[in-house]
Amino acid sequence: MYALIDGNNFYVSCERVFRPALNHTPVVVLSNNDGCAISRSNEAKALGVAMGEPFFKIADLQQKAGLVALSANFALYGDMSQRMMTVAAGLGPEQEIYSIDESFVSLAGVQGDLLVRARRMRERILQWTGLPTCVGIGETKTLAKLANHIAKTAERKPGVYPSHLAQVCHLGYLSPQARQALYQASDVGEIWGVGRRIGSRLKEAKVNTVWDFLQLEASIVRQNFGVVLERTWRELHGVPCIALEHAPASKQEIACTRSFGQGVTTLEPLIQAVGEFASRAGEKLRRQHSCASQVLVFIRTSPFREGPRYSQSVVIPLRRPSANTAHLVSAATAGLQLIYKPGYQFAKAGVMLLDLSADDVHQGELDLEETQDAAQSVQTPRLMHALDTLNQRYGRGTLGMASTGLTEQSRLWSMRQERLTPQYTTSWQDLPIARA
DNA sequence: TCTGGGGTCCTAGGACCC
DNA sequence: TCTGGGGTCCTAGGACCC
Repeated sequence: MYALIDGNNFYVSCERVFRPALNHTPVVVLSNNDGCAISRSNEAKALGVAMGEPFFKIADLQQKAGLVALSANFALYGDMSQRMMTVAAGLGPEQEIYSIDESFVSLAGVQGDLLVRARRMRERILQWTGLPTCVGIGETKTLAKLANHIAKTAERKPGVYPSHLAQVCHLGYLSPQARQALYQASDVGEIWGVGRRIGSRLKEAKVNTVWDFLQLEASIVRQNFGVVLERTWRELHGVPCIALEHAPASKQEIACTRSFGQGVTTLEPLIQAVGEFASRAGEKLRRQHSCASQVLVFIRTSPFREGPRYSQSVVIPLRRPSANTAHLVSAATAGLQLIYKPGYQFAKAGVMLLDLSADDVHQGELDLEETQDAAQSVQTPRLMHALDTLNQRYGRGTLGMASTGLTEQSRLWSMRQERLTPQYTTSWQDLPIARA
């Protein structure tokens, strides 16, 4: 048995902890660059704001409907997330942190009434962190996900599901008849693993609900939709196929990409941007104690704008695996020079580190051609460590490699505060804390 | 004017080999 | 009408997740 604990409208809820005046108000939190809405309060959803909707399309709702728009503050959300996860972990012996606002907890061997325990844990999270959550419980992770959807929907849209399932829904406590009714009331697109594409293909085949999907033959699902969806089908039938993953595996690739506030036409600001992205990707790389063997850099024009289109990427192999910012930056900028073409309005760029390996594998692997750099290389890990520590302590961009050129151009991709609803532009650190 | 930023896994098809 | 038959490795692209 698994539980899925999920924060409601997570980023918005985090903001509301520090600004209780925003309760019962339509609120959205915007992505980097204030580009689009990535978290919406129930009131904002009721206004018709879609997930990922561009801000310029909903900006008028600030005047018309009192919508409040906030720039994302990921440092705050990460901190709130940790507190929520710590409390949630108490529900069972093992926890998998699945995303910033969701965790699975294994309930194997847990004694007593699971529903009561889950309700109590939910209350505790609310009390200790101020964050509202919903809990779904089922025999597999996919069923726990579905149960969580039911718990959330029963609370937000009364009438769709029985009201006693709101906030906490335990499928294992329901009769087969009650489960069938729930599955018949659930859209097939709500299944974890069924996205837009597969959802519409299923509907073409008259598979509209979770119940319809369960009636298919496993072999038909496999044949038409592949092994991944067949696994989902089995999970919905109560057969566990997806294990809990504690100790999250280290990343197989690391990316740092940003859209720019305005189009960029010249090479110089792109070099600075790409240098900065490579540095940040390097920090993530060192945090998980890995080295990269290849650096990918890409630039592209906006797919939404008129004008000539251009999108290109290149992979630069490193002479040997490295986690050294200097190596990463010079590979990224060299790659950029290869793919850059004048005459375009670039809207986005990024750096990805590929072919990662554990960094201890390469200790003492200096080859002859590099011996003149040996003294320097020995110093490198300490230098990189100092770099990371300083940047962590004093903020991004405190210290960087000379070639990256700091500060000036970071305006290109930094958040644009002027877009926010004006009375809400104060930093959260300056606000009184409503709940400790 | 203004459209996020990460990730994972699977599959099809091409290149190459014997 | 027929065009050998497999393997393996790599890459691009599609699909999904939050």
